[in-house]
Amino acid sequence: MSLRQVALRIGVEPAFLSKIERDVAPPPSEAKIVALAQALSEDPDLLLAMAGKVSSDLQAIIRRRPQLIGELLRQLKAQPDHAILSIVRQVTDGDW
Amino acid sequence: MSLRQVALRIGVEPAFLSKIERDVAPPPSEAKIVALAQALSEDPDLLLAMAGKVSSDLQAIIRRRPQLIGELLRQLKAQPDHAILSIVRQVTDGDW
DNA sequence: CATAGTGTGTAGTGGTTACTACACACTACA
DNA sequence: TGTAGTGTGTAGTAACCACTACACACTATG
Repeated sequence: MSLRQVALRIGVEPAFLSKIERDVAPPPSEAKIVALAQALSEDPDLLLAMAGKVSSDLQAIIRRRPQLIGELLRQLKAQPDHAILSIVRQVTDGDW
Repeated sequence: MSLRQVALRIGVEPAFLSKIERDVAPPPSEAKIVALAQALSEDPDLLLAMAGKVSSDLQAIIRRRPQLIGELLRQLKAQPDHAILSIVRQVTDGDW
């Protein structure tokens, strides 16, 4: 897929997308990044992270219980991936 | 403590702080909010949440492992407080 | 009654965000 | 050799962000 085709698909000017690709321009808005992720079949959270952003729905989740989730995240910072994965599984399975 | 005293302490104009208090002006920057929290002995994460923001250090934690933590947070969204608390304790205690 | 301190209204500003618009040079193909 | 399609450089811009500056009206206190 050409740059122009992708640009058309996500609704931006080709020149703009070109600059973003080459890191000449700062990353676009969250909406454009999500559209881009969809066009390229990439993970939106990953692309957003690359752009130095965090999905607004995740931010909303945090804002609902800031202290609680804040504490959790600061603890998870030091934990390895597999530890977090095991928590995810634990919650998925409803093991309480 | 008067509005002026707080304003002086956190380094803004009194008029500006007055507007923020009355929701006439949008909330200030993260830095000012954190300073405000310190001046008032409040939780920064809580004040930031009230301002519709999320602490930049929490955002950084997410950006490091966006898919993993993203999945976790989206699952925790539906969980009650005590469930999250028990995870926090679990991690604190290192029960693996 | 002066004056020190209170909160508030209006106006303005420099910097950033998130783009558009258009022209240009290059390549491939018919 | 034309013309269709490629990426890219320059310029501009409307809207927003995070404030400052200053004047004003009100209240309490000595």
